[in-house]
Amino acid sequence: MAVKKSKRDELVEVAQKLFYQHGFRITGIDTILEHSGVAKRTLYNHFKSKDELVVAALNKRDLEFMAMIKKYVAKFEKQQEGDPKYARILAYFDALSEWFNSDKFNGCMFINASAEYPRKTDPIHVVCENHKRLVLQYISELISEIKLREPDEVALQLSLLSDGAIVCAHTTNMLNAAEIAKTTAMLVLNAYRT
Amino acid sequence: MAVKKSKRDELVEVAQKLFYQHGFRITGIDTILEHSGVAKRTLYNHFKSKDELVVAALNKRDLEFMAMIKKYVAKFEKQQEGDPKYARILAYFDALSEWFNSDKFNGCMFINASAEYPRKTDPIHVVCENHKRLVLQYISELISEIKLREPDEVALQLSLLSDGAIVCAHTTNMLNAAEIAKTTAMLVLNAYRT
DNA sequence: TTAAAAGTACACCGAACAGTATACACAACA
DNA sequence: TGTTGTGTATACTGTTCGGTGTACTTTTAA
Repeated sequence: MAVKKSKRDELVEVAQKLFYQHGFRITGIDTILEHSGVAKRTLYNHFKSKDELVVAALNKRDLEFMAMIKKYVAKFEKQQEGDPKYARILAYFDALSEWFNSDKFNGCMFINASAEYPRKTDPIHVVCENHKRLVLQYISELISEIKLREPDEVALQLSLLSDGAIVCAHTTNMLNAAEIAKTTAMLVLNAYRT
Repeated sequence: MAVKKSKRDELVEVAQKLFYQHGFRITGIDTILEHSGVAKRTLYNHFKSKDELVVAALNKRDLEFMAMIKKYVAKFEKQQEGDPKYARILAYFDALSEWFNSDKFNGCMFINASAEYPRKTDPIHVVCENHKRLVLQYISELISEIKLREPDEVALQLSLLSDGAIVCAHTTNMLNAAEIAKTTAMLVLNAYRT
């Protein structure tokens, strides 16, 4: 039985999809209303401005993205060879690959948003910054069981690889970017092994 | 003595700066005209549409970016320690660092453009793809004197690191991203050494 | 000198933009 | 029953958007 969604949730869901697929500034309020079948007044009863809706969409995306990645990591973790301590972090790069090859892939929504809202103090830009921090934290967790010389430094390097792969896959359509990043990641992990 | 610029060049120069600093869709034709002091009719005598101006701005940026990077690489090449064969590629990451810390830094203009024009067939998106390919080729050159087991694979890994650093520096304002990437790069080069 | 090329000013177009006003419908709940 | 909260439709605001039409001026080069 389908859970009845509030109008607010419907708006955020539709907005998130359109923003991700086509961009933020190019997607008008009216387009979102058409796709969601909600009245304009209702939108502005829930959100003070388009920017607020953008923030809500990004926050929703943040939750869904983390859930997706964690699901894939759990799935690919079992398929890793070698030392089981490394299974989770290596599965992360397989998770990226799965994401890149999905038909809806259009880069990282937060990197895209940062490009369209470059002012560092802009609430939208701040949300993106926070998301990236969250991913870094997650990567830290994934390597926490491995005994490494400088775990924080390693996490940063892997996070950088992750972003590089995402951008590469998006702008140059190089869908094997995740595998390349995975290769580098193994190198890094090996180098910092105690 | 200053070289007299054509109106076309003036337009492209102003457009490039505004697009890079604020974004593409947010920057209107009228704003570009105000900043350049050129008549609207003149713009549309040189360009069929705003999109054509965007492409011209990106092509100019492509030239200037490569020139900037090459200049910095030449500068930092001399300051590298260790095997001189590695000097150029390591200088590349110092070049990135210099760029990140300049006051005009606002991420990679081509990554930003890809975000705003996501359609893979869009001429604007294609220009971005070509730029990334050019950078990859340049990285290949930088490592060409080093004897490596799989130079193409290494170039891809380093290019990925480069993009990761750029994005990281832009969205999370982590200005030492280039140093982190450099550390990883040294790891990669070491691993593929013959 | 003269004629073409390039640039200007300015009014204008229809469409889209974010956001508001108003009046009405429907549901829940007390 | 009455009230309150939520959503609806529709029209409208003022502004900006990309782009055009036209008539005039300036520059350039044969």
